[in-house]
Amino acid sequence: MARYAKLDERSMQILRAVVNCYIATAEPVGSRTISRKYNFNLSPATIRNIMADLEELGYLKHPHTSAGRLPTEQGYRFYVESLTKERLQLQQPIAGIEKCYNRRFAEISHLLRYTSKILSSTTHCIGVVSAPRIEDMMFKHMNFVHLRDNLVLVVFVSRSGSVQQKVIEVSESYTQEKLDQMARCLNEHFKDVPLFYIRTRLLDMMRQDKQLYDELLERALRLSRQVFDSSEETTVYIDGQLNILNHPEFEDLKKMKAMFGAFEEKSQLILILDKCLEGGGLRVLIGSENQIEEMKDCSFVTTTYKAGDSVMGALGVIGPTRMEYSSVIPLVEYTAKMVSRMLSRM
Amino acid sequence: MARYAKLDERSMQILRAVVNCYIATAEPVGSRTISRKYNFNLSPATIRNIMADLEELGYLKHPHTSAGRLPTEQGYRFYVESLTKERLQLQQPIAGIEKCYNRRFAEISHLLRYTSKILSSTTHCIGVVSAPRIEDMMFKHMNFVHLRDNLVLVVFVSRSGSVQQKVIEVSESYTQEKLDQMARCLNEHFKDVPLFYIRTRLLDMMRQDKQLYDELLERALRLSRQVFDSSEETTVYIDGQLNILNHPEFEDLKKMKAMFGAFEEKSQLILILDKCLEGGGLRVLIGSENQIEEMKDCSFVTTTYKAGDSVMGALGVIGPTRMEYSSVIPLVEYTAKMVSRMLSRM
DNA sequence: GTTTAGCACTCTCTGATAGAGAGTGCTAAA
DNA sequence: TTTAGCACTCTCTATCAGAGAGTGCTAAAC
Repeated sequence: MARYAKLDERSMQILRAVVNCYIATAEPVGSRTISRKYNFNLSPATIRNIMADLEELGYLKHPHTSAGRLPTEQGYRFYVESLTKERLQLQQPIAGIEKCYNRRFAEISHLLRYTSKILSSTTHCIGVVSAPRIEDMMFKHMNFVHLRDNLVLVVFVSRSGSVQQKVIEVSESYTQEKLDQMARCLNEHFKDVPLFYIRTRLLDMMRQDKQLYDELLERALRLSRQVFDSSEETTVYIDGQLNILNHPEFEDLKKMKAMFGAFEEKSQLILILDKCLEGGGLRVLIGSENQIEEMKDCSFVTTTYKAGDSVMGALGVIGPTRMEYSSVIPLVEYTAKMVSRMLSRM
Repeated sequence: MARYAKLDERSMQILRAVVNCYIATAEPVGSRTISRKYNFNLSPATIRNIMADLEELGYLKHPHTSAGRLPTEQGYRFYVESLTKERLQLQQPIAGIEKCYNRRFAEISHLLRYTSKILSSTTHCIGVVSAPRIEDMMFKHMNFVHLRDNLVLVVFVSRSGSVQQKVIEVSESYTQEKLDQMARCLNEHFKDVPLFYIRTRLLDMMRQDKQLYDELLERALRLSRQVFDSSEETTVYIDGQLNILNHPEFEDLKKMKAMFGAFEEKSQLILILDKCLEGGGLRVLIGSENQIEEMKDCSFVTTTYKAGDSVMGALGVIGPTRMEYSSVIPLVEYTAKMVSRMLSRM
C-alpha cells in the first residue's frame, strides 16, 4: 500500500466522501457540497486545497476548471479497497435473496439462469453467471439416440442435473439396439466418476481386464468424447442488459451501442470470468482494468461459487464504474454463498 | 379497395415516389425533390397540389407547415399492397442466402437459430423465428433418467432432431431399470406417430390388447405427458436487436428503451407469430397494426415455413415502419422457402 | 380546366451573444 | 494551518437573427 503513503487520515476521509457523493449523484462534486453534507468542520476553501492535493496524487480529476471533482480509476480503487477492508455486511436486501432461494431447482441450468436474474434485479446492474465446465461434472448417465443415416444424438446428464446434448456424425451406422448397449456399458462403468478422470480410469480398466470391454467401451467413448470436447465455450447467463440504459453515463448512444456489441461477443466475458475462477474469491475490476475496450467505463464485481469444496463457476455483475460498490459487493458475495449452498445440496 | 377510389394513376405514382424517397432518406420529402428525382415532367407546384390532395385523403402527413411530407400508416399500407401486387423478385442477395443454406443442420434448433441470424443480417432488421410446436412433432425417441429421490429427467427427441428435456417429480421412486423398461415400451409403440395423435392411438391399442400394455404404458405416458404439456410457450429465436440502433428514428433513448423492454416479454411476440400461422403465408403489419404499444413505430414482415405440406412455424423480421419493404418482403419469403426445403429433407 | 411561376409566409436549424450559476485558485488575513 | 474574499473560468440556458427549405395561394400561361 505504499501507493497511499502520502495520504493522511483526513485526506482519505475526504476522498471517500467525494467518491460516495459522486456515486450517489453522478455529478462532479464541489468543495462546498462536501463541507455541507459531511461534518468535517472544514471550510470549502480547506477542502478545496485537499482536493487539489488528491488531484495531484491522481485520485481525483476535473472535467474542466470550474467544475467539481470526480474519482479517477485510482480513486475508485482506493475506495473499493478501503470498503473491502471493512468487511461490509448488508442485512435488509439479503433477507429478500434468501427467500428467493427457498425453492427447489431441478436442473442446475435453471438455478444459474435464475441467479443471474436475481443479481441483475437486486443490483440494478447486469448479472452474469458462468456455468460449470463440463470436465468438472460428475458422470451420471449417457444416452445415444439413432437419428438417421450416420447421425447420433448424444445426451449426457451430470449428477447435478446438467444436461448436454449434441448431434454427432459417425462413420459407421449403428442400430439403436447397439447404441443402447453401448450406453449401458458406459453407464455401468463410469457412474459418479468426474469427467476429467474418465480417461485415466479407462486406462486402469484396460490394464485389469484387457479384452472384455475393449472394443465396446472404446467405441462408446469415442462417441461421447465428441460431446465433451465440443463444449469449447462455457455457457454464460446474462441478465438485465437493459439496466445500463438507466445509468446517466450511458446516455451517449455511441457508447451504449459499443457496449451492447461487446455483449454479443461473449468470449471476452468468459475470459474475465475464467480469471476469476483462477484467482478464486471476490474480484473487483474497475474501469479499464478489464481488457474489453468497449467496457472501459464499466466495473466488474465477480466471485466464485462452489459445490461442496470445489469451485464450479463464477458469478457477478457488470455496471458503471460509478456503481454502488458498498451494496453490490456484499450482494454478490451473498448470492454466491446461496448458490453454493443450493449446489452442495444437489 | 374502395379506399383508393379517389386516386388516379398519377397520384398513385407520386405517392409511391414519396414513400420510396422517405424510406431511402428518412427525411420529409419536398415537392421539389420529387420533381427533380423522378421524371414526371411536372413542376414542383403541381406536385405540391397533388401532395396536398394525398394529405387530405390520409396518405401523407406534415410534421409542420414548412416541412416536406412523409407517409402515414395508410400511405405505407397502399405502398406495400401495390408492391405485393407486383410480385417482387430479388436476385442478387438471394444467391447469398442460398449459399448459406448449403450445409447440413443436425438439429432443427440450429437451423432455426441460424435462420434468425440470416434474416437479421440480410435485412438489417431484427430476425425472428418461432419454433414448431411440440404437438406437431413426430415421436422418435424417449428417455428417462433417474436423477435422485423422486426426480426423473425426461428427454424427448423428435424425428426432425428437436430435443426437449425436462426434470419432473414423480410420486413413486422408479429404479433406472424400470425407467429404461418404460422408455423402451414407449419407443416401440409410438415410433413416428405425431404427438397430438398419441392419445388416440393409445385408446386404440388399449381396445385391442387390453391387459398387456395397460399398466406400463399408462405410467410411461403419464411421465412423458408432463414434458409435452409443459411447453406452454413456443420458443422464439430473436437476432439482431442491435440493428434497430442504426435506424435514425430510434435515436430517441426513451423509445428505444421501451422497444427493448417489449422484447424481454416474448409472449406478445409469440401472439403475433401465431396469428401469422393461422393466416398462413405472407403478412405485413404496419405500425400500430401490431398490438404492441411499444412497437407502434415498427413493422412486421412475417410468413410461415413448412415441413412437407404442413405448416410448422413462422419467421420474419421486425424493423422500423420505414423499412425497405421492396427488398425485405422477397428476402423473408425466400428465406422461408429455404427453411422449408431444409426441413422437408430432414 | 390544368399547369405553372411568383411570392409571401412559416417553421426549423445554426450560430452568436449574454447572463446566471457553480466552482476553482490564489492571496492575504486570522 | 485554516479561512475569507475575490477574480476568473467554464458550462448551461435563453434569446435572437439570419439562412434554408418548403408550403399555400394567386394569378398568369397553356
